[in-house]
Amino acid sequence: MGRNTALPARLAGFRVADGVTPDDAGCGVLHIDMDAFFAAVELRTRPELVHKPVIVAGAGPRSVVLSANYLAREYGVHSAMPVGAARKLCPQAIYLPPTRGLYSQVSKGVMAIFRELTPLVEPLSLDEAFLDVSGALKRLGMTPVDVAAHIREKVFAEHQIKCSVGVSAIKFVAKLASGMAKPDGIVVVPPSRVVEFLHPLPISALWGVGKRTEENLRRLGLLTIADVAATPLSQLRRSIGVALGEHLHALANGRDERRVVSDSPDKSIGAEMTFDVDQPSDNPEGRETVERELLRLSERVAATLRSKGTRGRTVSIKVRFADFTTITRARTLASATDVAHQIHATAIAMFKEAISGEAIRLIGVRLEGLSDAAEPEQLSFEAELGQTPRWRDAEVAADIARLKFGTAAVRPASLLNQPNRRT
DNA sequence: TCTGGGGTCCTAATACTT
DNA sequence: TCTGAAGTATTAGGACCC
Repeated sequence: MGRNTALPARLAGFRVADGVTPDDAGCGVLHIDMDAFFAAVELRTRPELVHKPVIVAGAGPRSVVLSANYLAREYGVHSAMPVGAARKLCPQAIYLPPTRGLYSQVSKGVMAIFRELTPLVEPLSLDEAFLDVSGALKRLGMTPVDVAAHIREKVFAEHQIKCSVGVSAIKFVAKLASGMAKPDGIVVVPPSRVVEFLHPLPISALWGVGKRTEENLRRLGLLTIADVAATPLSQLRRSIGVALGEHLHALANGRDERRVVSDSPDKSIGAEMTFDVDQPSDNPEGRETVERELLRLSERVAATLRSKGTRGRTVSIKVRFADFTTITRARTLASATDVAHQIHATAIAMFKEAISGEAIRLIGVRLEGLSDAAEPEQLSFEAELGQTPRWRDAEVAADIARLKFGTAAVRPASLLNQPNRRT
């Protein structure tokens, strides 16, 4: 569901088509991206909707589009667009609620196909991944384009999902190429033609250039990747910062040293939710609603930590107010935790210190500074008294009950009268 | 148009340690 | 004992990605 920059006519020669296979020598990096992934998964069980615009989106008044099939995109609908705006553009579309567990399940199956070909698979999200196939070509007896074609066939045969593939020597270019291959295609950019491919593209095609950076670069008179490549590094460093300046200058000149890395550990785990209606924090009911949500989020984060066998030492909360300004507060504990009770207590304390009566739109909880739960832990004062382990035992028992009887089976008393949101 | 939820990374200020 | 410098950790905010 990445940025979908259409393939300009001048680049038609990069596309794999009937009778045309661009030179793929030296192209060891593949970027594979499922086409309209969530919508495509939903359509597998609803073939009658295949020729209609289909949009996957939450049902809440503040939901955004998660995925739209290509028929819906013709009306200007795209992911992350508010549902209200999508309904104005395409009222006749079929709107489907997301089936989250199903997408991870299909994603696992697709990633397994990739791993049959090479161990160097780096998933970026549920629907896309980088593969380094350079070491596997000899063993497989295939060229990079053969591998791309094989993957597309197998993913479609086993999961009825179409995907697009970018083939190049470096990650950034493979990623751009897969965007241009969409829908349902392969684009190959050989090392000798990287500059020719990149330079006419707009600066927004660079990885790391969003709305703000685009504005900054435009102010310098830079409109294309060629412009960025020709700008002295010192000037870029000065105007957009050292790290970003160096990063963009390298990419614009076709340099991307980042390797494909499998199994990179999580750096943080969190959960957040936007209220359907802003919650006033200057009255007890509003504050109670927010604090109950903090408990629910703490439970979710702790359960995720435990299921992944990890713990976090820094608890952070995020509060977005009605005017969309956002603050974060963080507190580092004496030792890492995966206990909801402890996360919640820390989050509540920070929340009470941070707010002074504003209406609240969103609340979030996140754990950072993750470490393996199997690592020996320094005992905190509370743990030494035997309190945290007792809470942990209770929460682990609840995990087991939920696994057996469903997510609604076990909930904290303070959440009992609440509708069963994604706990 | 009115902006979700899951993340990563960078920068700058400040606090702490040596 | 005090002070300053340098290095490291923590905190907050923001931009960006899908």
